[in-house]
Order: sequence, then structure tokens, then C-alpha cells
Amino acid sequence: MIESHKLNLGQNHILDSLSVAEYQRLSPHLELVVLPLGEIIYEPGDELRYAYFPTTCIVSMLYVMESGAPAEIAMVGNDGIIGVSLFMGGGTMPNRAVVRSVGYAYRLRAQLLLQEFNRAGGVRNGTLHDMLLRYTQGLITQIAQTSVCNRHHFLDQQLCRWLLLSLDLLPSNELIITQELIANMLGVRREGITEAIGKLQKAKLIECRRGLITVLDRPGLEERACECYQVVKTEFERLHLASRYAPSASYIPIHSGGLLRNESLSSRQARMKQG
Amino acid sequence: MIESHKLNLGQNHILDSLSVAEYQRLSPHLELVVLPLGEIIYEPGDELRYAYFPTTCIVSMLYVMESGAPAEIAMVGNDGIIGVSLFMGGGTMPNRAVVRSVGYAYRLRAQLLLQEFNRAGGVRNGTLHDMLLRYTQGLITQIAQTSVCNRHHFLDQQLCRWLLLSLDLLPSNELIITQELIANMLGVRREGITEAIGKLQKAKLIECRRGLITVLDRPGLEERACECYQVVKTEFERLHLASRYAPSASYIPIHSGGLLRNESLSSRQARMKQG
DNA sequence: TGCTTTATGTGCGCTACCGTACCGACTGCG
DNA sequence: CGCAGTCGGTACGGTAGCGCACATAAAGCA
Repeated sequence: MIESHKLNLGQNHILDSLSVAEYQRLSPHLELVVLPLGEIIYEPGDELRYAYFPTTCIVSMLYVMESGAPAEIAMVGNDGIIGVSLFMGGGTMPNRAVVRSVGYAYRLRAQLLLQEFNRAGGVRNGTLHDMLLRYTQGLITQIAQTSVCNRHHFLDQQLCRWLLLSLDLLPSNELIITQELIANMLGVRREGITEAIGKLQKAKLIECRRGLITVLDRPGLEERACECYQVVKTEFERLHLASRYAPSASYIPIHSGGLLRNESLSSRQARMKQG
Repeated sequence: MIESHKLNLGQNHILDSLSVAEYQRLSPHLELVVLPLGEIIYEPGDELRYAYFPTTCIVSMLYVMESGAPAEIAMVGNDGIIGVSLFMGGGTMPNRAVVRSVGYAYRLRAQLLLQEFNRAGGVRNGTLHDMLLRYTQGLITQIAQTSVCNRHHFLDQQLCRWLLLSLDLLPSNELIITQELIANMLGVRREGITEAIGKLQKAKLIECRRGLITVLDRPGLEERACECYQVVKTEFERLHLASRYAPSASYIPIHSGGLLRNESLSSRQARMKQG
């Protein structure tokens, strides 16, 4: 699970923003790990032993209801960190973090993160302390906007928002995920997603195969999405938190050829379906 | 607007938790102010000149959509602070903060808050820095749970949650608010609220007059509410953030006789209806 | 007092999404 | 290859909440 310390380094936005001194202190302790689809980073109430800085993976923060039905609170990729409760002081969270898209992440022992977080002398600009809090503020906006979107917008608009937010965390224009999982994330029926995807396909915005969605027309998606996507994206840019992959004005589609395709999609996803 | 520095002091949970040293540094700069219904504390993008520590008022964080329709993201009372963006580093937020229930709050110049926040030596336990971050984590849970609730639960359940959360921020069992405003907060039709309130009245859980809701049976409300209320409340208690008014196990109803009734309900509320 | 404003209650057709059921198609595995 | 398991498409009745249009009632004001 643990790979070279050098490979792929510097792909997480928070790590990229560290001062030289901080980076030198932390980098020896950063371990690059692969996070497989369905891996649970923490459960409600779990004390974290590590914080994770995703580079190519995407992790969902899910609330799992008493009924067992999950709902996505927020998604975290190479723009952020998993383990906010560590430095925010709560220690744990009442939700679950689960890997939604295979990929790499750097992990750092909780204690070391805290040590660096609390180090901060007088000046804080550009420090880890500063970046982590700014990221957390961005997270608040993402969560809040999800709430608004849940209430007010049509499912196909929500799907556009969700696709775009996911896409911004990925290096290609392909999303490896089943409709059932999307339904879980958005907290709706699987059939509803089928219908919404059908609409987007008819509009030539996306193209689908089993467990794979290819975005054909990103600007078209943005146009069709509700305001929520832009609100979140603009706020992240303002906070200097935008993902390394997030395109701003112009957009040139990339074809990865599915480099990080999941080996065993089905078996892994079984774990994610329920509590 | 500015009242005695001593009157009513020590009713905000964050201020109450400060160390003696911190309290001594800050208290000379805390101004007790009345926040009237409908007062806008900040608009999206506004740089804050003051942070506010509510004691008896309730402030809503609203997102105002492009259509002009508002939706409540979170509510803040004597358990928290208005002005999270100050210490989180973003400076501004993409939402609006508006007073939903008249009352008092302590205000503190932004610069002084930041100064104290950044002071923190090695030990942080029990400091303002610590409390503010822990509160912010609680806020995240509240926002996230609102999102889940929006998606999954019936309107009358959501109303129960909302009533209970509001009640926990108030010293009596009376809520001074119109159905129209509740509808705005929950992001639904006014008629929907009328219907939901009707159900709760039939169940003898509440009693209503124009612009006034009296809670008759709190345990009944809790039973009828969805899990979301308990999740938020439990998390706030775990983080030592519970409002001074929030009852835990046992509950004895209080009759204030409507001490802080709004003088001109209607005119004020006109401002809140739209963008 | 009577008039105006504002809050609340009610009815009715509409629709986005739900719950359920079922079927075909793709994929991975022996 | 053929089978089993999973994924995706479709259909259909049900319903929570919407949009609209009024009616009623309570509070404020002159």
C-alpha cells in the first residue's frame, strides 16, 4: 500500500502551498498510499490516526442515516484534506469518509499534523495553519451549497453540479462510477439518476458505458447546472483552494484512456451500498 | 444601540468558556448591542468590522438564490459567533447573516478578535482559538445535517427539528415568528408550513397565534422530529458547545410572558422576505 | 370606530420524484 | 464458452410538495 515518497509528490493543493520550511519539516513524514474504491477512511466517532491529502483519489464525506441510506455531505480531492476534525478540535465527526474514486493520497500521522498546525508563530500567512482553516471555510461553502441545491434544484441540474465538482478533482474527463453510487451520493433513487443521465446524453453533454461516464461538453454541463456549482467554484478560487485540475476559463478536454481504471469495480462497490 | 457593558454579561457560551486572562483582555472591548429583527449583519462578500456573540438573539445564515428565494444554512444563537470568516481566513462569505429573533449580542472589533485568536502560545486548550474552531466544527455538522434533512425528511419533521433548534437558543418556550418567515428559512412554500403547523397543533405539540408559536410538549416534538435534531444536539454537547438554554434530559417549560416581543413585527419582516 | 395591512387557512390541479416490479444487457469468472 | 452477478433501462401507480387563487381573521392605524 505504501509507495515511494517521491512519486507523484506535489499534487495536493494544500501541500503545494506550504512554505519551504514547513515542507521540509513535513515531507519526510508524508507517505504516498493508494486508496482503493470503497475504502473507509473513518466511521462516525472514529479517532483518526492519519490525515490524508488526496492527489488523484476522491473521498466522499457521507452521512449514513438511521435507515441505512447514505447521503453525500461533501467531496474531497486534491484540493483538500481528510481529517478536519483533527485540527478543528472535535477529534471525531458524526459522518463517514469513504473513497469514491481510486487514487493516491499522502498520509501524515495525526500527531505530526497537529504539531505543525499548532506551531505557528506570529505570522500565519501561507502556513499550514492558514491553509487548513481556509480550506475548512471552503468546505463549509460546499456543504451549504449542497443543502441549498438539495432543496431547490432539479435532479438533472444537481447531477450536472455533481459531475462538474467531481471532474474538477480528476485529471481526465472520465468518471468511473456506477449510477447506483451516484444515486447514493445525491440521496435519490437509482432510477432517477438513469433518467437524468438519459437527458444529459440526449443533449450530447455526456456519454456513458457501464460504470463509466465521459464528459463530452463541459461548457454545456456548466450551462445546464444550477448556480450552485459556480458558487462553490468561485469561492474556492477566491480562497486560493481550487483543485489543480479545475479548469478556469478555457477548457481543453483530455483523454486519459482510463489510466486508473478500477480493477474490481463491482466487488468493491458492494461495500458502499449500505451502512 | 449600545448598552451597559455589564448588563446581561456572560450569556454567550463562547465568552463564558474563556480563561480568566483572556476574559480580562477582551471584556473591556465587548459592547452589548440590541439586534433588531431583520437587521442584516453582513451580505455576501462583506468584510466584517465586528464579530458578534449573541446572547438572546438568533441570527440566520441565509443563502439567497439568484431567483431571490432565501434558504437557511444555519442558525446562530448564544452558542456561537457571527463572523467565522474572520478567523477562518476567508474574510467574507457567500451568504447573508440576518437577525431572525430580536435580542442582545456582544460585539467585538474584528481586529481585536483576530489578535486574540492569533495570540495562542503553546497550550491552546480552553482558549478562544480552541473554542472558535470547535464551534466551527459544530457549525459544519449543523449545516451538513440540514442538507440531509432537506433531502430525506418530511416537512413536518423538518419543522420539528427547526423549532427545537430555535427553542434551544431561547430562554422561553415561545417563538416570535410568522409562518411566512419559517417558510423562507426552510426554503418551502408558506402554505406548506401552514399545513405542517396544523398537524403539530392537532397533536397538541404547539399552540399558535399570529406571529407567535408556543411549544406545549417538547418531548413530543423531539419524538416527532427526525434524527437530525438529535445528531446536531448530541454533537454540540460532545463539543461542549450546547446553548445555555438547551435542556438536556429533563425539561421544565418556562413562561416568559413574551418579554422580548418585537415592537413592529410586520414592518421589519418586510425586509426579510426577499433579496 | 372603521379602514387598511398583513397573517393565516383552504381548495385544486400539477409535477418531480418515489417505490416497486421487471427485463435486457454487459461483465467477469470458472 | 456459458453462467451468474451486476448494472442499466422502462413502466406505472402513488404522493409530498408546488403554484395559484381566494377567503377569513387578526393586528395596526387614523
